[in-house]
Amino acid sequence: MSDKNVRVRFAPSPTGPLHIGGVRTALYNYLFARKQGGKMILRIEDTDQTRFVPGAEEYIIEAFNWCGIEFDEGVINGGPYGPYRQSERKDIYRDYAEELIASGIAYYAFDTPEELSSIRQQYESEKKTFIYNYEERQKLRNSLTIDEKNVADLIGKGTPYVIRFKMPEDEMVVMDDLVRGRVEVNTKVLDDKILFKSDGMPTYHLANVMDDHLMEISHVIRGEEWLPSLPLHVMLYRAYGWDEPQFAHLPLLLKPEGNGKLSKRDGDRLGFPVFPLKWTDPKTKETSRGYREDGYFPEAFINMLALLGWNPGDERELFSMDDLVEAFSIERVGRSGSKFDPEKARWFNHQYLVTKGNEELADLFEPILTGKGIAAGKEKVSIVVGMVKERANFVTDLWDQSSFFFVAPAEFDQKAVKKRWKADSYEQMIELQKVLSGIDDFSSDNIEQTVKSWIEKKEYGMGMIMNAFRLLIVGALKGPHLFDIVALIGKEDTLQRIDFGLKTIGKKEA
RNA sequence: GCACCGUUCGUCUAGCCAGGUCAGGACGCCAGGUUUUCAUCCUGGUAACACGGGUUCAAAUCCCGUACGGUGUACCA
Repeated sequence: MSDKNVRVRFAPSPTGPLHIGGVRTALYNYLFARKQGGKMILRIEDTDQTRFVPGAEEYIIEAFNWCGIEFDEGVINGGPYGPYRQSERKDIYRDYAEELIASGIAYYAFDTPEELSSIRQQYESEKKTFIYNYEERQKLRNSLTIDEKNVADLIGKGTPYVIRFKMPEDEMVVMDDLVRGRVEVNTKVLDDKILFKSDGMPTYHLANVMDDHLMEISHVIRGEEWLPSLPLHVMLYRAYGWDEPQFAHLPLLLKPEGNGKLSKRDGDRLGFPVFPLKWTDPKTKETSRGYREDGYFPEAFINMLALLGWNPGDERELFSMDDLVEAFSIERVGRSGSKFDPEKARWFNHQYLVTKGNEELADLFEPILTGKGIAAGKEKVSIVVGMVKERANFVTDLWDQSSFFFVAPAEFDQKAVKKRWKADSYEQMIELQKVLSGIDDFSSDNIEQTVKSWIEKKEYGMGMIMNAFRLLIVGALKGPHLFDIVALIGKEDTLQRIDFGLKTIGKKEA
C-alpha cells in the first residue's frame, strides 16, 4: 500500500547547530521514507545570506552521520534534482516569481524596510497591528498603486523592490494535514508575504514550495511552526497549478519544566544537551554540549527521540532503527507538544549500555583508562566491564564503578568505616589475611569456599566479615561479588590492600 | 491584539476517529523481596481524563463555550 514515488526531504538552514527537534523531524522523515520505500533528500536552505554560519552545514551532516540517518539525495551525495543548496539555485527562482506577477497573483513593492517599520511603529502606538494586506496595499508603494510605466522606470533605475503575494481578500483555504486533519483559514487574516527579496534571493516560502515541487517531494513533514504559513504555501501550489504534496506538521519539543519551546538555555540550566553534537560558535567561541560528547549512544539517542511524539500503539519502548522503520506510521504521531525528559533519556542509554557486548564496551572504556594512566589488558577490562555495567548509564560511569579493579583504594569511605568497621574487625582481618595467604588456587569459587568455611568455623558473622573485607579491598561498600574482585586483582594485591587498610583505618576502640 | 494548533498520572504516552473494562504501560518516586555491599532484578504502591454546559440509558471519547498553553504574525527560516 505504499505510494509509488514517496520522496521526502529535510531542509535545514545553516544558521547554527541542529537542534534535537530538528533531528527528530529529520528522523520522522527518514522513517517514513524507509517504511514507504521512498527517497530521503537533504536540501540546504541558505537563502538568508546574513544568517549564514560557517561550519553549520558540516555540523548537520556530521550529526546525521552519527545518528545513522542516511540521505539518498542531497548536498552529501548529489542526485538528479540538484543542486541541493538553494544559494546555488538562485537563478531559477526569479523567473517563477515574475511568472506570478504576469498572472496577477503577485506584485512588485517598493516600500523600504525603514518605511515599513516606521508604519508598524506608528500603528503600534495607536494600539493597532499593521499587516501588509488587501487594505493596506492600496496605500503603499507598489505596482498596484503605481502605473505600469512608472513601475518600469523605477525598476529600470535600479530601485530596490520585493515581490509580494497578492493575498485574496476573502477566501476560505481548505487544507489537509496528515497529523491534524482538515484545517481551514480565511485569507482575510493573512498578509501579502514577500516571495522574493530585494537582494535577489527568494524567501523561504517561494524557495521551499518551488524546490519541493521541482524535486518532486511527495510529503512535506516539518515542524508545527510552519502550520501558520501553510495556507500561503498551498495557495502557491495552486497558483502555479502544481500538485500539492501531502503535509504533516509535527508537534514541537517543549522544555522540561515550565512552558515554551526547548532551547539551548534550558539544556545549560538543567544540565542536558540540546544538540546532537558539541558545537562551538565560530564568532563567540561559546560552546554547547552534545549528546555524543555526553556519552550517549546514537541508538539510544534516536530511540529516545523517536518516542517523543510518536508511539507504536503497543507497549514496546526499545527500538533499533530498523525496528522503528518497521513500526513507524505518520498517523501515530501525536498532536501535542512533548516535554523533553532528561531522566528518561538516561534510562534509554542505560538500556543500550547493558545490552552491549563486553568487548565493545571495553574498547570504549579503554581511552578513559588510558587517560588515567592505566594500561590493563583488553581481556581484564572486558571482564570488569561485564561485572559493573549494570551500574552505569554511560561509558564514563564505568570508571566510578570499577576503579578499584585497577588501583587500590587510597582512602576509605568514612561513613562506611563508621558503620561497618567494628572493634573486632582489625583482628579478624588479620586472621582473614592469613587465611587468604594460605590459598593456592586463587579462584573466586575457591576463595569463597575457603573464606566461608573459616567464617563458619570461627562463628563470625557473615556480614561482619564481608563488609569489613569489602571496605579494605574496594574502599567503600559497593561493587560486584567480592570474591570475583579479589580473584581478579590477585592474591598479592589483595594481601597488600589489607595491609594498607589495616594501617590506615587502624583499630577501633571498643 | 489577531489567526491557527493543542490540553489524559510530575514526565513520555495508550485509550478518542467507529461512546459502555477498577482509565493501561513506561520513566521517576515510595515500600517490600533478592544480595556480604552498591547496582541490577522481582513484587507491590503512588499519581491523570483542564473547567463548564449540552447530546445520550451511558462521555476521557461526540457538540458548544471558557480557561490555559504553544506557534505564527520579519526583505528569518
